[in-house]
Amino acid sequence: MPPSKLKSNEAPVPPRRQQDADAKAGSGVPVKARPLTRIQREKQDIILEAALEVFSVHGFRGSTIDQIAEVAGMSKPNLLYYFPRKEEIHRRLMSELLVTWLAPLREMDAKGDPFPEIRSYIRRKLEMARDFPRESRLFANEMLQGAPRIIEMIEVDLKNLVDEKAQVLLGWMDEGKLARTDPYHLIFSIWATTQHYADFDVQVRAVLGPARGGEGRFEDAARYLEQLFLFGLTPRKQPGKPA
Amino acid sequence: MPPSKLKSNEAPVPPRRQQDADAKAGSGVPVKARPLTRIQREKQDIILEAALEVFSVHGFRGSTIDQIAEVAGMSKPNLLYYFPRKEEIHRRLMSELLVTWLAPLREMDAKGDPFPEIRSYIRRKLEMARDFPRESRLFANEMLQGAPRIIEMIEVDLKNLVDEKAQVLLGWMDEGKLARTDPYHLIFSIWATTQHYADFDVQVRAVLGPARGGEGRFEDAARYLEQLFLFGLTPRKQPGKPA
DNA sequence: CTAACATTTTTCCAACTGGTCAAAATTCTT
DNA sequence: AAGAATTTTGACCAGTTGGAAAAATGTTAG
Repeated sequence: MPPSKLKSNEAPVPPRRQQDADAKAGSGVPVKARPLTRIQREKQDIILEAALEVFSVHGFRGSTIDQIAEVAGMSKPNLLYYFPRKEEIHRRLMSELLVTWLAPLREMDAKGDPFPEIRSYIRRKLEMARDFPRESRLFANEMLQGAPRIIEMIEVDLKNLVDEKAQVLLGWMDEGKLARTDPYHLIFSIWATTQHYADFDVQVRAVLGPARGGEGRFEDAARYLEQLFLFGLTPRKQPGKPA
Repeated sequence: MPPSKLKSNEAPVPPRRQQDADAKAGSGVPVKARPLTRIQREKQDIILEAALEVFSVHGFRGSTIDQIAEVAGMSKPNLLYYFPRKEEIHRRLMSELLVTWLAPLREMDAKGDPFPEIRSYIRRKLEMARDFPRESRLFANEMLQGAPRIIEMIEVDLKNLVDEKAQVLLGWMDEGKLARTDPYHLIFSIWATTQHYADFDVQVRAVLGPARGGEGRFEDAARYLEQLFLFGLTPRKQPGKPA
């Protein structure tokens, strides 16, 4: 008996459509894409917010429409009126996420100096971990599962951006302004260290305890990471300690 | 309508027991804990292996007994004969995991010198990410969910170990052998950077592409992390480049 | 060999799941 | 205010899921 790979039973081909929701092909009708009512916009936002709450904790398979509907404060059929299927909600969430998620890296400017640029990149990522932990976990959840629903975005958009920024880093290294090292792993290490504070929040809090695990932990983290990325752990002369 | 916190519907109080599996209280019977047959040991191992495969990808809620049974090559009722409920399998997996998971940190020796010790700690963690990625993801999955099933272990065993090792690091700092910095965040950064290669493996591969995303990526990571933790990103004189 | 025990299979079930549908209620437009 | 369009509800369904019970089939010590 061969181990047999996990079957990916998730999407048995959607059979019908609910009503409109997106363009219908085949007819000469000029695709009357109605502009979304106020209620539609509001409710969709409420649903996406609720879905973020649920998906970010339990992942796609582990979350149910009922759970999302309950958090959103509406009935399941009502929710399904706005998003005809579960996948749709998740897809929307993920594509919106990726844009905001990569924004900090986009801002890293080749024309700036490496240390201010890297330093503020780290700060921005850390702020995102602090202010949008659910988004971070949603992303992490998807990664853990092998990114089945966003793999192309990763392979195209994200890869291109990283390639571009790796070139920027290499440029700085050529100018002697930055230690010569692997730019890709450099970026990975910034992602890892900052997102850790969102994704492993429970662990961080548990280890730091109530005294140091409060909001101050992000400031401590920022200070520590700044030092790590600047000088590493090698001890240096204390500038303000002549004695 | 209050947002209403996610209900934790996971364990409606187990009603009955299957047959033995653990001690029965109340009777004067001397708790005949049978010593586990050969088949029992073998099958349990097969099940745990299969469960690791499944849980590490989909998390607890997202995984089904059927999936695990299929991977394990047995029927669901048969599987339930060995582990009377899903939670049991997960619990076993987690408690075994935590021991091996913390082993590398345990080995960090106060009597050694900081750089060799930290360096080999990083190496060991990186090897674990390479050789036991499923375990890493299982752990990450549990963390993302708020560690509901292992929070006490985190708050006690893990915290104690980290506290102890933080003292070791502080000692080294006092001796001037290690840059003075936050020992807790130092440990976090090692966890984050190393586990990243297991938990975000898809992303790492996608970004590095087929050329650099092969097995060599772990060696590249090791080299990069070594430099990062030793010297950071500040450029230094090239030792072997006098020109 | 066979009774006692261990293992496996078959059948079954109630709750949960993603999703449909028609009717009722509400909101918007004129 | 009325008609049209939108939104919400309630009833329902087929497939899945965790698990129980019991019968059928091995295995093994005496």
